Amino acid sequence: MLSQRCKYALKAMVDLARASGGSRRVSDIAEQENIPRKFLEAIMADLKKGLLVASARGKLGGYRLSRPPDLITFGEIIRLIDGPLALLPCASQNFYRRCEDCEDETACVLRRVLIDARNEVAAVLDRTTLATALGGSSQSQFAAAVLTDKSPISAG
Amino acid sequence: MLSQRCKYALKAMVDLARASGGSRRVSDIAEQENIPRKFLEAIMADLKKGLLVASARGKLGGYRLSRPPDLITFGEIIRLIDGPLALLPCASQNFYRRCEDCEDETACVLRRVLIDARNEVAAVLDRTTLATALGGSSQSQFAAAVLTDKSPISAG
DNA sequence: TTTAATTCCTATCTGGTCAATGGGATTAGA
DNA sequence: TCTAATCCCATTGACCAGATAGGAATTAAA
Repeated sequence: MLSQRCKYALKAMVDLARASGGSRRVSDIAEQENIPRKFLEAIMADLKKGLLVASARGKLGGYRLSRPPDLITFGEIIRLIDGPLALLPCASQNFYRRCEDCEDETACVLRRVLIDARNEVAAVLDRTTLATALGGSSQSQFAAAVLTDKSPISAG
Repeated sequence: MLSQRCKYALKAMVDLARASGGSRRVSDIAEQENIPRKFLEAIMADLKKGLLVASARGKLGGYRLSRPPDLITFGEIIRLIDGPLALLPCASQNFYRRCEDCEDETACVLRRVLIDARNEVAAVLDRTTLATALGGSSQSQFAAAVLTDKSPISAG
């Protein structure tokens, strides 16, 4: 299950995507999406550190996506906030960690199953961008190129 | 991510499946799978309450699967110990719960994506039984019938 | 009948993490 | 200078996961 933090992050990112490049204040997002303002502040900071959003300070400040919505996937956001998609670290691509209790990982039956599972989730979440989720069938040419290609972005 | 508890449960169930119907002592499973014995005791109690295993007390006691290995899926075990497969309760079939902060669930973009994701994981985990995981292509006739059918067992 | 080995039951501890809040420093536009 | 925003730091409270302890109940073999 995702943490509350991560759910809020996803909602905020979708909210920003709807603003189509424009800037939004934390308090506006918080109100619209029913998220505690102070909590959302902290979450936006994480998203910024992860380079998924950019910010402007002072009056008229706010947050905006740092990339077009068709270049930001759900998988990316979830990994930034909550970490691995896989059900066990030993089945993860991006957050791999060996199981202490497992003698021979390559022979582990459980691991094989969980790798299958993680590949299926990753396929969905790395394919789905903020843009596609919003129903926009408008995929930028750049995005199309990237996602068809075997670039590291599509790797789970 | 799965809890440690759930990982241990899965390993124990695979261990029991290898015993092909035979009984195993907690201490033996614990040693073989590198699981703290007392902790495993508690986990086996959960599995028993969930009717996935049966037990015999006293000397020569132990645990065994309560059904043939090709009638026990990974999804079933995970749901019993950790709960929902879905990333959010509102995207779950078996543990559905509404999001407090969501005004109109049917219009929620996020939910739609997460339902897709959960369906993919569920497909893998509800299809994979202890038997298939162990590489046994031997599926009992009963199992084949059940899994082909639209019985509640295959429902996510 | 004793003994040994097992499951079973209840209670407890400890550390860590999540969710959220508070208070103020910094920045920038009007 | 005033206002309104992001930013930074610290902390709180609640909760739960992981694990352990000690012993009661049960059963079969010796």
